[in-house]
Amino acid sequence: MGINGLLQQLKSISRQTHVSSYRGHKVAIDGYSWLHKGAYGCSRELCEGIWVDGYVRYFLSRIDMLLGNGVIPIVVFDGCRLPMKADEEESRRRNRREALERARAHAEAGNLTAATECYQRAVDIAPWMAKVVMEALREREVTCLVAPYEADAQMSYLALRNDVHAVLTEDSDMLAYGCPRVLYKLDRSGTGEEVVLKDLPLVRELNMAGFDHDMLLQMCILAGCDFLPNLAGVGIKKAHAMIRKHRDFVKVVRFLRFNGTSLPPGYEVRFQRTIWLFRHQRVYCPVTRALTHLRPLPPGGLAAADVLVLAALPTEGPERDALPFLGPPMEAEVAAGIAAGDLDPSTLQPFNLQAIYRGCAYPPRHLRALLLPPASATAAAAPALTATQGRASDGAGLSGSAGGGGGGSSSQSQGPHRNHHKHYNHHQFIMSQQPNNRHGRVPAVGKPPVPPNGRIDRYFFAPNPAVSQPFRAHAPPQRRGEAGRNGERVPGQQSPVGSRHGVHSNAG
DNA sequence: AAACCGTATAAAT
DNA sequence: TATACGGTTT
Ligand SMILES: [Mn+2]
Repeated sequence: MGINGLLQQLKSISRQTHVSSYRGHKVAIDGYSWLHKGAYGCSRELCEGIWVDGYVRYFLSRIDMLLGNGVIPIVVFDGCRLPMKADEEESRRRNRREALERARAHAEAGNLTAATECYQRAVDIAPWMAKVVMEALREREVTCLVAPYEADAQMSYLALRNDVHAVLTEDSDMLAYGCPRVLYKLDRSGTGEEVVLKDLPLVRELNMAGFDHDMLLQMCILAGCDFLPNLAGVGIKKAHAMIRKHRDFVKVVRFLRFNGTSLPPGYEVRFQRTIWLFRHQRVYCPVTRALTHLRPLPPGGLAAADVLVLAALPTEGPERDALPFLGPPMEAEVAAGIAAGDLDPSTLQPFNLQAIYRGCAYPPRHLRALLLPPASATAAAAPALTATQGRASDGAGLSGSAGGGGGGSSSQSQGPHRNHHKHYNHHQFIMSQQPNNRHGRVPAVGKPPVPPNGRIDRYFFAPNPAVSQPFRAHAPPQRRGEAGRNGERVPGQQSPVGSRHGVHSNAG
């Protein structure tokens, strides 16, 4: 959803930009936005639990385009669900469920076009799909990182730290997070629309003169965002006008009440927490290999400064220090395991590679040994495998141990529930691992659908020109020569993120 | 008029 | 996620 109507107001400061202008720079990529696009072409298979690699190929083609232009991609995926986003997630989940039922009904009736449309609405982009892409990217030595919570916040963190020069996404939330440079609407040729936060005062559609970031942020929240829906009748224009006039949301709320507007209960508390979420959400620090905040908390904690609504701050109990609305704290080892792609963020358990790659004829080379069912892997072997759970990520920082292939292989037995991910308990104040028997991929339900064209499938890393064809670098004429020829120049200080052998290098 | 709201639709091959 | 469009409200 992003910020309602924000991007339309930024047309005057968004510039057509080709990725080649980022040559030699690290750029953070919103992984889920490409996963979504890539999933449309194979939504039926994904919904029905059939192995496909179409979305992986799509992703790799985009990556190749960047590499061909000398860009150093850092792919960032979403991690655990945020408590404040639970409502939104729940309604999306319901919508997908209903769409899936309609899709199957249409398929049953032989209306394939209608079925496809519903399948497309029903696709759920699950963590295991990110895992598959990450393993494919590992082969190309492209750095990946899974955020503890929102990729938006994680990418903003990298940008604010100067670990990346720009962020590539479709989500207007980035500006609210304070991300200095964002490239939107990237097309296949590598052209997108760049928005630079510093240019904000130059916006023609709105008078942003005298707006500091706090005002911008409150304007965005007022207009409606993922964590707090807008008030009826308030869009971006009114939000802007009200913040311009009253400067902060407490005064806006006071004005609205005075005007006879009734606000939903708890609105101010939610608003305050949303502000903090955009400013201080928990993110992963690749240097310390632990959780930290997008921006450091004020010395003395949130209570020491910036409190517009006192009731938003828990004053006692475990919540007081945990501040779970920023994303519940988690142990460094867990955060590191998630970041490296070893732990499934929806279960906090290692991915079950066997389940994920079931049906894949040509898995990535570096996984083949792991995936080959050891001839001795009888029932007696199962307990031994689960023993690997504890050490999901080794001491070598972000380099994946890929050690978690364990877990039972009885994926047939889990009944016909789809999308019933029992995510961690949102009422927990601290994230901790709870043993369970979840699997990466949900088995197909009901009768197995017939593969299209009577073909089993194509698999990635099968010999196929579409995969191995190198992308030909392309730069529009006017950008030629702008970027220096030192393609290998990397700005900013040295940092583990983005070092070519950082996150995903095979430790050997 | 301007702004907002709901609905429809694209995205990928 | 985004946009486009038609209709309604202020
Ligand atoms: Mn977002």
